[in-house]
Amino acid sequence: MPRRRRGWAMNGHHGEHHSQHTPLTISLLEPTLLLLISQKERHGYTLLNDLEQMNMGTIHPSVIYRTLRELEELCWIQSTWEMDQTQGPPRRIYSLTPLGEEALINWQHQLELHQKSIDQLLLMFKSNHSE
Amino acid sequence: MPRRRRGWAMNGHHGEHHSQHTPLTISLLEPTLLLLISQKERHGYTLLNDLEQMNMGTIHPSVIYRTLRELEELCWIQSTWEMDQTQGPPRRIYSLTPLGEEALINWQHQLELHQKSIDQLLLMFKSNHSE
DNA sequence: TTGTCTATTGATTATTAGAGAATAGTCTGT
DNA sequence: ACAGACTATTCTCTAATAATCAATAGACAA
Repeated sequence: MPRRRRGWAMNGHHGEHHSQHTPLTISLLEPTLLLLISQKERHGYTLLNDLEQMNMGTIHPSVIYRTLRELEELCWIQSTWEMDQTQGPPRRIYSLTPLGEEALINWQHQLELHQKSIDQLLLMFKSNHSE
Repeated sequence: MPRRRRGWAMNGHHGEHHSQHTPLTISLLEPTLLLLISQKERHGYTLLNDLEQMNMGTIHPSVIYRTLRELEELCWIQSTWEMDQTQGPPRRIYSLTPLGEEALINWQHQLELHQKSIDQLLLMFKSNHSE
């Protein structure tokens, strides 16, 4: 999982088949976490897998845990320790707060706008090709 | 133009009508610049306006100029000084290199993938609402 | 008790974004 | 010729974020 820097869009054109992630993916991390948590309470460790099973490659655990803590500082999610014997140490269970639900709605709007921007860009690409 | 920090998606829900930009917008800056330059040679100062006239709010000039220099370091674009009497100091005219054209094609693929991710997220939003 | 898997945290570094000021050429009006 | 406005680019500094790596720790099996 190397650090991506400016120009990353040019790497990975010799058979990078195993899941990668890009700055674009990272930009969707926050809303994706909120969305997953809004569906049902989750803890960080399962979110690692959940994210991988969606499109978004392998994101470093510390990035995910940090983001979760930051979302909690914003009071968008809240956590409790689950001591139920699972198969490991106690885990922090996150759930969405009312404020988080609001935030999620704003995210939806932002993503719709972003989607339009990308559509527009991709159209420009096509008209470029047809010249 | 304040610095956006974690949680920015929650700001601006009391009538922010004048063009803003978000980290999402910034993530499209690089490919947009390449695309605009691929259409025709341009210099930084016009790109400021071009970007504004597309969807992407007001981005601080220093961000755009820096990005252009970095793209030039990558040899994706190249520049010459245009001394033609315009109405100001000489300006740096950027054009796309062959490497830049390759990069642009990779960007197109990345954006298509990104678009799918967002579509998927927005679908999840909708099925959340209908529950 | 050693090792493996589950689970989270913290320290440190690298990279990027943004504010703001500095520099400079051109043009218009006085 | 000088001031002020507009065009055009660069540079420095700070704030914020991403990534790596190491540390901690419980549960369980050999």
